[in-house]
Amino acid sequence: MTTKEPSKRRTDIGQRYPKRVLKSPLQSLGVGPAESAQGTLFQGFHVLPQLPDSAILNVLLPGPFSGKPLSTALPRRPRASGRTTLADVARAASVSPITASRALRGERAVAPDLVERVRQAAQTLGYVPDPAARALASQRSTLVPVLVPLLSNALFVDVLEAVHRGLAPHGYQILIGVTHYDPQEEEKLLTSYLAMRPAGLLLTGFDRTDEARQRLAASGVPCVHLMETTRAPDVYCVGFSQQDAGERMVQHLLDRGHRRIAFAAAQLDPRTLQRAEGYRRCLRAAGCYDAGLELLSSEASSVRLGGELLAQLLDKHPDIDAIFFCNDDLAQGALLAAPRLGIRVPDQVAVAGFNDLAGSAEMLPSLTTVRTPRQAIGEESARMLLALMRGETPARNCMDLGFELTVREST
Amino acid sequence: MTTKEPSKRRTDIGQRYPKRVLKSPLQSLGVGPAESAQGTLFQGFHVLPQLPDSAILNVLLPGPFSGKPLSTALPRRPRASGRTTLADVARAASVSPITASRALRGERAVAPDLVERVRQAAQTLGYVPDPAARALASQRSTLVPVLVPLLSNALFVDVLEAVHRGLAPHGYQILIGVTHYDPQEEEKLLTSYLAMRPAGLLLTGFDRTDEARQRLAASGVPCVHLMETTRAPDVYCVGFSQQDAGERMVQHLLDRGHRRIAFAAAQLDPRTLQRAEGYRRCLRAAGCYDAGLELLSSEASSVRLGGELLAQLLDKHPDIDAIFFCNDDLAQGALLAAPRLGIRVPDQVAVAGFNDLAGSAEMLPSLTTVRTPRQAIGEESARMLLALMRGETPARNCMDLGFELTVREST
DNA sequence: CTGAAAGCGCTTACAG
DNA sequence: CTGAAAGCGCTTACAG
Repeated sequence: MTTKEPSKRRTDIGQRYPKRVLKSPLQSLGVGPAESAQGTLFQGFHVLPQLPDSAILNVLLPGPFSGKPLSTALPRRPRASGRTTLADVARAASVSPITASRALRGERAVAPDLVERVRQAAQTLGYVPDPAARALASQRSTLVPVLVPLLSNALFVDVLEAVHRGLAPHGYQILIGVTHYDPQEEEKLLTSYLAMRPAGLLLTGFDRTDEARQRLAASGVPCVHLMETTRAPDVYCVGFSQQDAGERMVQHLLDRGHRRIAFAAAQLDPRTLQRAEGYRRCLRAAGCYDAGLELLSSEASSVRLGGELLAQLLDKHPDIDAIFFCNDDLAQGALLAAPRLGIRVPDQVAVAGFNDLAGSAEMLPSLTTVRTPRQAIGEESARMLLALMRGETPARNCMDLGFELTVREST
Repeated sequence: MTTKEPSKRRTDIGQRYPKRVLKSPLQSLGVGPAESAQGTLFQGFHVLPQLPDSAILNVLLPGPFSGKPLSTALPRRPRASGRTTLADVARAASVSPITASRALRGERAVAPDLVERVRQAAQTLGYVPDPAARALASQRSTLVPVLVPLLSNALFVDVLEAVHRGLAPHGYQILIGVTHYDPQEEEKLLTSYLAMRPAGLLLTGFDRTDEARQRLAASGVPCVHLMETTRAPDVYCVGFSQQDAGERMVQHLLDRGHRRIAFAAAQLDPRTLQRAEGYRRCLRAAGCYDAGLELLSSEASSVRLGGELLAQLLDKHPDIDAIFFCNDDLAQGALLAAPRLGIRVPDQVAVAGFNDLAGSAEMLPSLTTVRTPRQAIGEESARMLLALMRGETPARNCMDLGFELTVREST
C-alpha cells in the first residue's frame, strides 16, 4: 500500500487507512510545495494507487496521531480525493498545469525539454488522468459504446474482439451494451451512453425506435452500423447483404438438385428475416416456393431447438429434401438429432446453416454454411469510426464485405 | 432534432446545426430566466438529445441569422455544451440546484411537493444527469467493471448476464473487461478502470500480478472475486471448489469401473489446473494415477482441439478407458471425432466434460459433465458487492455454491 | 428542510 | 511556446 499526504488539504483522519504518514512523492522528487518542504503536519493521507514503490519513502510517526490542523488559513474544509493530479505533475515538472496537460496529450507545440520533464514526472508519480474530469472539461470522453443483441452468439463476440483491437491502440475504450434484441432496451442503453459523451458509437443493424434514432442524430456522435448494408447515403455501415447471403445458400441447394427446401429460423431478428427474404426470392425465381415449408420460431436460437425444428418439419412435410437453418447452432442441433430420428443427412435431407460458428466444421457430417465476415466487420467499422471521430469523411459510407459459401458434407 | 438556446451563454454561431432558433423549453414551461423572457437575442444553439418533443416550440427566424451579442456583460466567452443541466431543472422547478440534486437522488429530507416539482421538471426537460460531473464531484461513479478471461466461453457470458441483472436495478452499470487470461492485460485494465472511480469491482479468480493486487487494495474499491473459493478471511469471493469438482468427476469414472483415466486440458488457466489437481488427488487415492495420462495443451480450448486430443491420447495409450476433458467444448469435439476415428463411446472409452455448456445434452451420446453454478455466481456476487458498496459487511466473505455432477450417456 | 460557496480535476479560449 | 482565468455539471460541507 502506498500513500501520500494531501498537499494544501485537510482530510479526515485516516480511519480507513493505517496510521502512518508517508513522505510526499513530490518531496522525494525534491519538488514538493513550500508547505511540504517546511514540514507541515499532515492530518491524514490517502492511498495513491498509481504510485510506484520507487517514489515512496516511509516515515513512521512516533505515536498515535493527534490530528489538529496547523494551518487555519483555509476558508472551509475542502474535499480531498488523495489522487495524483495534473497539478501534482505540473508542480513536479515546474510547469503550469496547462502546459503539463498539453505535453501529456501531445497537443500543440510544447518545448521538447518540457515535454520530457512532464512525461518523466507523470511516470514517476504514476499519474493517471481522471477520465471524468477530462470528459467534463472537454465535453468528450474516450468511450465507444458498442451495442450488440447478445453475447451468447459467438458472432458478436468476434465482432467485439475485432473492434476492441481496432480502437484500443488509439486510446478508445469500448463499452459493451447488450440489447437482447429489444429496441426499448437499446433506447435505454443509448440514453445512458449518450449522457457519457461518447467519442463514437457502434450499433448493430438499423432496427431501432424513432426516439433512439432522433437522440442519436441530435447527439451528433459519430456512429457506424454493423452487420447490414443500406443504400441511404447519410448512414455509415459495415456489413454484408443478409438477403443475398440467404439467396446464395438456397441457390446452392437448388444447384444440388433439391426442390423441397425448407427454411427453419429462430429469434426472428431483422437479419434473420432478411435471410428469409433471400430464401423466398430465390425459390420464387425457381418456381418452387412453398410458404408451408417455412418454420419460424420466435424462441431463442439454440442447439436443442434445432433438433426440434428438424423433427417438426419432417413430421409435417416428409417430402422435404433440404433445410436451410438461419443459424449454425440450429443446424448443428439438427445434425445431432438426425441419427436419433433416423434421418440420413445429406442423402435423405440436406442440412445447411449460417455463420460458420465453432464446431460446424467438426460435425458429422460437417456442416455446409455461409461464412460471414465478422472479424472484418469489426476491423473495418473501427477504421471507419476512427475516421469519423477524427472529423474526416470516409471514402464510402457503406462497406459491403460480402460472405463466403462454405460447402461441406451436409449438403 | 431538438434544440434550445443556451441561457446566459454565448456560443458559436451554429455551423454544425441548422440556422433556426427555437424557443427555450424553459420558456415553454413558463419558467425561463429573465433574459430569455425579455427576448434576448440568441447567438446560437445546441442540440438537446434528451428533450422530449412535447417541450419544444419551433420558432423560425425570418432570414439568415446575423449573430451579434446583445449582452456584452459576460467577461469572457464561455463554453456551452447545450445539454440540459441540473440548473435548468432547478430553474424550471424554482428551487436551488442543490435541492434539485437532492430531490432527484432521493437524498436527505426534501419537502415532498418540491420533490414532485423537481421530478416533473426533470421529466419534462428530459434531464439526464452527467455521469462525468457526478463522478468528479462525488469521487464515485456508478460503474462496476467486471473482468473476465474471455467472452468466447459461454460460461462467462452467463456470469456477466446474471451480474448485470443483479446490479442494473440498483443503478449500477457494468463494464466488461476481457483479460484474455493475461495478468499483464488485467493489470492494465485495472489501472484504467480504477481511474474511473468505480463503485465496485468483480474479478475472475485470484491469479494476478502483485502490482494489480496492490493497486486494488490501495484503491479501497469493494471487490468480489468470481469462480473460485479461498480460506483467506479478508477476501470476498463467490464460486465453488474447482478441485473438488474435478475430483468428483474422476470419482464417478472410478465408480463406473474405469481405471485408465486420462485428463485432457487446454488453456491451462488456474481453474483448469485446479481441476487437474482434483483429478490427481482422486486417482492417487485410488492408486491408479499415471502422470503419462495427462495431456495438457496451452492452446485455446475448442471443439476442434478436443478431437485432436482424443486422437493423440488413444494413439499413445490405447488402453485408456476414460477421458476427463477440462471443458465441454473439448469433450464435444471428442464425441464428434470418435466415429471418424472408429472409437466407440462409452463402451471403448468413456468421455466426460466440464461446465455443461450448450449442446452437451444434445450430443450423441449425450455428454456426462459437471454443471457449474455460473448463474448463481453472477447473482450472489452481485448481491455481495451490493452489500459492500453500501458499506455493509456480508455475513460470509466467501460463498461456496457447489456444483452438480450430471451423468448422461457418454460415461 | 433549504441554499450559497467551494471544489472535484481537467481543458478551452484567450492573451501574451 | 506558455500561462492565468474560467468553466464543464455536478456534490460536499457548512450554515442557517
